[in-house]
Amino acid sequence: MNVRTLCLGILSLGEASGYEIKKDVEDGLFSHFIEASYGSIYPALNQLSVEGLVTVREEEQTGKPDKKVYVITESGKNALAKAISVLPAKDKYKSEFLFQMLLQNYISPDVILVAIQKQLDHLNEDLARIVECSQSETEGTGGRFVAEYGNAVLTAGVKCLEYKKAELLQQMAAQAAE
Amino acid sequence: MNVRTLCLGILSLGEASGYEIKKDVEDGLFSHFIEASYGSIYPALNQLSVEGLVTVREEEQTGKPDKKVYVITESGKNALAKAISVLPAKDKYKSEFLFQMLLQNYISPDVILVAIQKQLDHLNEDLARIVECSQSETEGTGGRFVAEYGNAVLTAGVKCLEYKKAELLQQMAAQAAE
DNA sequence: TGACCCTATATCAATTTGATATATTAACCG
DNA sequence: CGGTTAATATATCAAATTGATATAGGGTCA
Repeated sequence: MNVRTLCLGILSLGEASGYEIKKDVEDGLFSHFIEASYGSIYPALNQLSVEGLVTVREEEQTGKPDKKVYVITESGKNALAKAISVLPAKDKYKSEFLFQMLLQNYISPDVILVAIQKQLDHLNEDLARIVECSQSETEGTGGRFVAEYGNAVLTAGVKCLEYKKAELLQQMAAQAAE
Repeated sequence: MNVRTLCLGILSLGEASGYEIKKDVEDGLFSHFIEASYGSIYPALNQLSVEGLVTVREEEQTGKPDKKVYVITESGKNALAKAISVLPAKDKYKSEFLFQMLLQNYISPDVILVAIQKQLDHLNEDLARIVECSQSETEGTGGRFVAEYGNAVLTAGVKCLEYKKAELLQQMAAQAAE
């Protein structure tokens, strides 16, 4: 799936500017399972516009720069429906954190501890964002689905890491006592 | 973190060819949190070789094409230790599956069910691979860490999806009974 | 007034993907 | 025996994407 389909999907939930789409994938409901940068979003919107799958409207704002608001068209909705009716590609998960943990004999316990804590912070931030987004309750069944899935997975990660962190702290204390 | 550091990390666990590195990130201990393609691995190995961080040795094989075996050097180990002692970037997770589920009002229940089943299959395959890799028990503490973390997260995903699947089957049965 | 941050769009070099090409050997089938 | 398919192995490349940077208007706070 490319960024064009991603943009269509987000626009199917309501009109938005490129900047707002970026915000959605950064802080919104999408944030924990979607990644996209300005460098892919803006060209995608231009292309969609040329293809007639979205329309653009320039909007003046008071106190903020002008923005271009994109709206999905009927033909865009059809393209979206077609694109998401195929079996999705396998999830992609990249974790530098786990890479570090696998090679933890190359780094000091202090660094490991800081990395674990940072990972915990990330997971908890994502959890908080999911709770917040599901309270504002915009997307019905689909929104509930991804919120519950994300919650389950992130909570399991937190629980595992809390345990690992406690284990490491014990080991460090034992080492220091020697 | 780039593919060069990834290759150094894998080579720190033992010598390997480009093909074997690709296998590691596809089927091995690394598979559930690392992604890399031939198009990035081979150039990375060449560059590492030029920089003196690895050495190459061509090896003839019986019954198989020749291969180039890469070995990490001392200077390579130093570069690796330095590269993984920085705070790792946030995990990246991309899920077309969740994107589909979020927009499930655009697709039929049949398609949703197939997608959920496929996702379950993927998760169970990853789980089986982790169990298999941790039985062969090569990587000590680091290996145990990533195996347990992966196990926790994937198991939570399976549990959630099994529930969601049962829920959907019930709804479909109720709909059919009308 | 200056420093800094938020909104907003755009661009681009560098990286990475995903697909394809090439070659060797084994294995299976009719 | 010839043909197909699959695994091993390296390499390449167009297309997509990232991550950083540029540009610009406006707000805030000291």
